[in-house]
Amino acid sequence: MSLTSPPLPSEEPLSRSEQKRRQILDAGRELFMAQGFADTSMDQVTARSGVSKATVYNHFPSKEKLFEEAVRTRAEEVFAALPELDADHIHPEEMLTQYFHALLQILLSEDGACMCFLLMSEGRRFPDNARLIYETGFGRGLREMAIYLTQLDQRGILRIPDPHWAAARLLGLVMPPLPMMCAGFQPLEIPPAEEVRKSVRLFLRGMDAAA
Amino acid sequence: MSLTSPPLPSEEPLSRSEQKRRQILDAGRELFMAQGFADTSMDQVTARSGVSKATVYNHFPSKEKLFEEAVRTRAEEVFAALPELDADHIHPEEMLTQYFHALLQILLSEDGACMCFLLMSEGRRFPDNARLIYETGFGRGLREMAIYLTQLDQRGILRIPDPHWAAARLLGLVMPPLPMMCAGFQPLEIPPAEEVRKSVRLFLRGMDAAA
DNA sequence: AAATAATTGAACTGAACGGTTCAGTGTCTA
DNA sequence: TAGACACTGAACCGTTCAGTTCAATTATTT
Repeated sequence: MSLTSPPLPSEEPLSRSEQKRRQILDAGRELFMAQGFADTSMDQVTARSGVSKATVYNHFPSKEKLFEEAVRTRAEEVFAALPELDADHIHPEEMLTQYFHALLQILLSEDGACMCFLLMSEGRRFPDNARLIYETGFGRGLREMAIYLTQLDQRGILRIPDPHWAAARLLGLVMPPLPMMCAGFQPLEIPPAEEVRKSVRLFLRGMDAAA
Repeated sequence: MSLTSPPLPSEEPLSRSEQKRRQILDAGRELFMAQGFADTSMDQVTARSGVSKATVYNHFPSKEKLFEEAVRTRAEEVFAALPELDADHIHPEEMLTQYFHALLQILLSEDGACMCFLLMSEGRRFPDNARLIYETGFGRGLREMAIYLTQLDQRGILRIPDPHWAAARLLGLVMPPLPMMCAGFQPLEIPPAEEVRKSVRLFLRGMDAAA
């Protein structure tokens, strides 16, 4: 089996064909993220990728398929930078502050905002894709947060009867208003960690007083 | 000045021309709300309005102008049903529960969800329009809520040092996750008032414990 | 070196769309 | 009844766009 080892990264500098494919994917990513699906033409992708149109269609059967692959892979990259939630060695206030501060940095970064925008605006045209973006971002965040809150409850650190409900509340509480982001406001600035901490403390106090 | 009294509502059954205009506007509303801007063609609007294409363009100079007027008027109608915030005669927990329950009913109704979706998806193409939708909905809600919280603070009912911050937090806390709505999930069901009350109490306790 | 596969550029297809034009028709008013 | 005006319907224009075709060229494999 002395194959040419096709999809291994950090191997020899990529086959020619694979190189072209990457160029197309990159061009598509940039354009789709910046302009959305409808306002991006395949001629633009062609021009930007530095590749002929025929080659584009050699690698991707349709505009939709290119969009799906381009955006999917990017979503994973964007949301990869979330810290681990550790219920054992870090104080909840500190842990949650760090976590959500990191989340806000992602969501309010240029790419993160574009990702949100894409999720919102193309959700009807690409329901599968939108679900996928949602799952790799918000969905995963919500799940991990619920697990974390469950652990806090089990360890007796906090009394949280319904972790999934609490996770959803907490996420909404800390997030900047998404409608604002989409309503073409000036790019929202990332709040300082102390601002995030205020929200986290509001949540912790609210949960604590309920016990 | 014995004019024919053109724009007075609930007057004689509308001039012929005005009638056509309404038909076009209604057709545009339904189609734009259901499909968004890009996926709605003027031929569709023409067909649905039961009017000739030339007449459409007699009343509206362009697709964009039609979209703007159709959506703007609808936004006002949709968000008109929010209750007044009364800091003097109703207990805050009760008042906020009622308010947000009404808000959720609006946002999760078919038209409300479409409105949100439109705000999100066309924000880049129609920044002015998106701002307007935002203002008549979330913006107004946030402002009124901040005023209400300020009153609570002034009357010594609650200690709220930063009402605008608190209003934004509260809104996010109570709202269902907007990304979920846009990610093509099954239509989210309206939570019962008691569910909303739980969120409100979480907020009130969190603010109260901070005093 | 020969054979095979991938790429190119450029022209092309067919369909959809926004918007216009116009001759003819119905409708309201003076 | 006559004229002003809005409406009709259908053809039409120019453009954009996704996707195709193909002969010529370049790279890769054997």
